[in-house]
Amino acid sequence: MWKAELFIKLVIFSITDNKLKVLLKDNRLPLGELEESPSLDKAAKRILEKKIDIRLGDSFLEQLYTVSYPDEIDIVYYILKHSDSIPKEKLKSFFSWEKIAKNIKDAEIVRYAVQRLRWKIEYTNVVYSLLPQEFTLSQLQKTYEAILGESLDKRNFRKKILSLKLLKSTRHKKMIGRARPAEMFSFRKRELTFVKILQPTD
Amino acid sequence: MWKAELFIKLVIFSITDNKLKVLLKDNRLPLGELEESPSLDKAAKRILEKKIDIRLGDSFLEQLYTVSYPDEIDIVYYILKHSDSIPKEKLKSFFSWEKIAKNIKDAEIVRYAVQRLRWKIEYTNVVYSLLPQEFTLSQLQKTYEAILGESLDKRNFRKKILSLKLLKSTRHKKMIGRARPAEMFSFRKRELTFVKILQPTD
DNA sequence: GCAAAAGTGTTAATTCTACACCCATGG
DNA sequence: CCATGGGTGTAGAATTAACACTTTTGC
Repeated sequence: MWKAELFIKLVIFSITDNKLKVLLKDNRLPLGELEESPSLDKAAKRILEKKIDIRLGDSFLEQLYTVSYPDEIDIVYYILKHSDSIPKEKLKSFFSWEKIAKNIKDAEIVRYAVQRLRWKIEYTNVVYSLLPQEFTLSQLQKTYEAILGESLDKRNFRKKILSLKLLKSTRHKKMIGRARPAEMFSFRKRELTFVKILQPTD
Repeated sequence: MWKAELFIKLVIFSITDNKLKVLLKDNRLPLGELEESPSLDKAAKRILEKKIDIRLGDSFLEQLYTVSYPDEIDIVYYILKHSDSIPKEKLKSFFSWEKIAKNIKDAEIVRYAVQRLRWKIEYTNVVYSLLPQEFTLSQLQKTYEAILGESLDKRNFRKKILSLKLLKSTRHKKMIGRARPAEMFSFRKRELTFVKILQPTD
């Protein structure tokens, strides 16, 4: 029986400057050896924390798929990480996904990860993991825009997102410069929640 | 570095008696050793054909995800197979997924595969691989119903499916018993095609 | 002529889209 | 008082959902 070398490969997403970015090391997605481990999820977490030195915290982590090379098999995970929870120094290694998706070897993986992420934000609350505990609707909208790569109508976005009942107001206000203060919201649950297609009529 | 034994595990779907069924061997999903191989997709095809003795043909095959056990790693694929292309003898090993999803060890995998399939039929033409070349709209509807596990309105279903422009009439008629003959259709493409959200206005 | 499955339209409800102005604040 | 970003409503279009009767055929 053939035994390949097994690695966990990570697509670590974060948003800075309103751009969806991915962590690269030497122009490749970071990689870690798979050691004997109770589960692949735990192995991915371990590599993120031990090897890349980023805490998982309440970030979202999910398996993407597995890809084979001549003598190597990579189980790919993607991770969503709020940029405030990443050390400044590390943030320099994050690159706008659109640029890298043309150049690097792992381009196909990155493109697929973005596709998966785009689907996922449509029917879950998964963006919570790219945002701080509290945020304004504008921040949330910019997050969606960065992921989808298109701009959204402010009024329609607010109507839609509020109708999903995933958010609750924190009654706090955020001042940005000298503008009107914005109401702040938080996710009711900071864990993966699927959007109800049929709203419970309350 | 730890090297696990690598297997390909298959969730082979087919529809008989208007039920979505899955192939089991000894109450488990069939398994094959991963040999050195140009790609995982090819390895899955090889195992399907050599080990389980079912031709892939133009059936749909896609990687689902990878799951680890203490000394074994299984890369799971799912396959959609039209029952006419399966030998009668083999069909006896197919079991209604709803029943097995409670009993067998691989239940979680089967449930996830069904979920993936349900999503996939909503926005692609992937059901082509569960149907013969030509079929009636009723057959198509029953296929959807078997997968979704709910019944659909005949008129709405026909309107919707025809508006997607995935089908073309073959101008043939199918007689079933002594009822009115039904018009037969085929898929324009028997390969994965995503549904256009924005219809080209023609 | 009747059993069996095919085929067909309309209406109301809902959701989606496009679109522009006033508000609260700090400087 | 003005620059900045926050906040809000409506009308038309498109989509979805609910619903029942007529047609064609073989026997």
